[in-house]
Order: sequence, then C-alpha cells, then structure tokens
Amino acid sequence: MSPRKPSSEVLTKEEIVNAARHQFIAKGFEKVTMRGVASQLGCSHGALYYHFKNKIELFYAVVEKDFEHLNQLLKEIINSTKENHQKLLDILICFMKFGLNHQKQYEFMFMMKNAEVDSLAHEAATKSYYQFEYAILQLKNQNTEPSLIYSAFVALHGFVSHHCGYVKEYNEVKEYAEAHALFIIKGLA
Amino acid sequence: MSPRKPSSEVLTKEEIVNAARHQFIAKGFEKVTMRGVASQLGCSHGALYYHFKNKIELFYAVVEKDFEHLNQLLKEIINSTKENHQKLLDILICFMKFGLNHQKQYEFMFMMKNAEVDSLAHEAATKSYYQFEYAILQLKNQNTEPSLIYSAFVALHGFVSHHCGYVKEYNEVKEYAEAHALFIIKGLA
DNA sequence: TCCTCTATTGACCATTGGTTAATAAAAAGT
DNA sequence: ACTTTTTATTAACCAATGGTCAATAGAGGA
Repeated sequence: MSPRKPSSEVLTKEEIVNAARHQFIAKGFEKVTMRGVASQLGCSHGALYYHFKNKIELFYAVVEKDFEHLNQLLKEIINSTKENHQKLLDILICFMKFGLNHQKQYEFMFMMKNAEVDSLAHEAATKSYYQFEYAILQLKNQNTEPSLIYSAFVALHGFVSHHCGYVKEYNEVKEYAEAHALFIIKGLA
Repeated sequence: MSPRKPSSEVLTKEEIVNAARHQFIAKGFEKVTMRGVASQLGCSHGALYYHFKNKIELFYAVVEKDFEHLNQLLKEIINSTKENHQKLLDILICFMKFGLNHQKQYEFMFMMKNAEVDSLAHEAATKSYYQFEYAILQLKNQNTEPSLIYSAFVALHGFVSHHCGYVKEYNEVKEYAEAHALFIIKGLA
C-alpha cells in the first residue's frame, strides 16, 4: 500500500536478476511476465522498471552471467596441464556438456533469434567464438585453416542445438557426443 | 458491416495462409498479429478463428509447405543421374543453400523452440532427417556408422543455424559452405 | 526540523490472443 | 418461389501483457 518499503526489504538488482533467472529457465523468455517476476519478489511490476529499462534488459542481465560461466570453464581447460590433444578433446566435450546441461541458458546465448534480444547476445557469442578459435589455434597447428576452425565450431554448435530440448541432460547422449568430437577432430586434421 | 461477405470474396484457407506466410517471414512469429493478418485480408480477426483454431495452427499451415519444399529439393538430387560422390556433395550444399536462402523458413522448421509450435514441427523435422539419413546410406557405404551420419547432419544444421540472420543469402558464405561440406565428407569417411 | 533524493506503488494505456452471440449470404429442401 | 438450414463473418467482449507516470512514503543529510 505504501509507496516505499522499509529499508530492510528494498529491492536489489541482484535479487531481481536471480528471480528472473529462475523464471526464464523454467518458462522461457516469452512466457515470463514482469508481473510474475514482481509477484515472486513481493513487489509491484512497476518497481522492476525502476531497475531495468524493460524486459529485454532484465533478460540480458541474466544471460550475461551465463557467458561468463562458459568462458570460465573453457579457460580452466586451456590453463590445465594436460597434453594438447587431450585439451582439444576436453574443450569439445566441455562445450557440448555445458550446452546440454544448461539447455535453456544455451538457447538464450546462442539460439535465440529474437531481434531485440539478439543484438545484445550476439556480441557476447562472438566473443565466445574467438576464445574457441584461439584455443584451437593454440592446441593444434598454428596455421590451421580458419575455415576449418569455423567448421568445427558450427559442427559443435549444431550438435548442441539439435539436441536442445529433446534430451534431459548431457549423459543421455554422451556416446554420441564423444563420437561427434572425434568426427570433428577428424575434420580438423 | 454485414456479417457475411458476398461469395466472390469469401476467405479461403489458402488466401489466409499466403497472407500469413508473408507476414511471418517478414516479421517472425511473435510480431505477427492475427489482427494484422486480418487487416491485410480485409476481414476481422475473428474470421481467422473460423478457419484456424489459433495462431499456432495457422503458423503450422505455413511451415508444412516449407518442409514439402525442402524434401522435394532433396528428392530431385537423389533421383538425378549424377555420380554418387557428387550427389552427396550436392545434398550437403543443397541443404545449406536452402537454409540460407530461406532463412526465416529454416528457423521456423528447425530452430524454433517455442514449446507449442515445436510439437508440430518436430515431427516434420524428424522426417526430413530420416530422408537425409537414407540418402547418405545410399550414396555412401551401406554400413556407414549411424552416429557418423548423425554427426554429419548436425554439423550441417550447425552451419546454417550459425549463419542464419547474420548473412543475407547463401552466396555470401558460399566458400565457407563448400569448405564445410568437405569437412563433413572428411568426417564421414 | 526541514529538505532532497530514492524507491515504490497503483492507476492507467494500448495492444494482444482468444471467445461468442448475433446475423447476413449461400445452399439445400420443398 | 418460398422456407429452412448451414456457413462464414462481424463486432463487442475478456483477461493478460509490456510499458508509463504522477503521487508519495521512507531514508539520510544539513
């Protein structure tokens, strides 16, 4: 009723993003409503617009963290002490594992074609790709054809995106994924 | 004003689908409104619900034809008189060409993750995949590993879906596509 | 105590997908 | 030719949505 809450319950951006993340993952972009998020937080939907310009900006705040997560995973592999060929395999597997164990997030990051959202996510996706390219170049011959690396990346992406939504988790297609990794390495040679 | 039009202008399903197709391709699923389609047809939006249960059913009527189109293209290659290895290459190229010259349609067919729409499109997509698998089996060794064919298909899909929306037409990435086709054939060996 | 800034409310708007009673035109029956 | 039935359409209606904004209660400083 009162137009402002006591200081102990003021909204923080982080609380909003967390609530929104849960709902986006559970229901997908379209079916999440600002009112629904607000109600989970116990505030009016208008309040959200004080912290985020619109639904898309709130959504992107969620997605941004997922890119950080993936980039972190890849970085760890690159900095590990394993042998190069194994690292390469690990990277391919890691990407697929991430995609299929965080499917909704992967969709948001690499598969959403919504024009408004996309302009934001595309930049981050491109960054992820460069990291991938850089890793491959380091792990394989330095003068690997760029087009081969590109083919490897899109083949990887194809695997994840094709299974997204039709399996529950990575383990269900573990064998296929490993075969696909070998398929890609064969193509890279 | 009158509750029924003279017989010369009664709506047909086909007219509706054509108008809808244009709008879906131009604006994407979410941004097309039943009112918008109705207004292009010069009728009230309620009239559309007489012919189609809801927006999704109207949408699927559009997509169905696109699957027929792609299947037809693939069939023509298979029935051609070329040599097997060339046919295989043709199929791979044809798929990418279709995807990138009819990007919105490809999105609708293979990339849309909308839960409601998807249940319908998924069946048709699976059918397309079986046709692909059958063709590869015929063109390559009959006992090609199924997992290899699967990898080939998802690699192909990955190429299209990765470029979808970021290039205007197939010709812009023709060289990459041809390299990718060779990459896939290498993996299939 | 007064003032300013901050965060929140709730009423409001236009637009959307979808439903439905009313009904005019067409078709079928006689 | 008249009546009845069926068909296709309208327009008014509903609940929900994303988004805007004036009003205002609380917090913190002077």
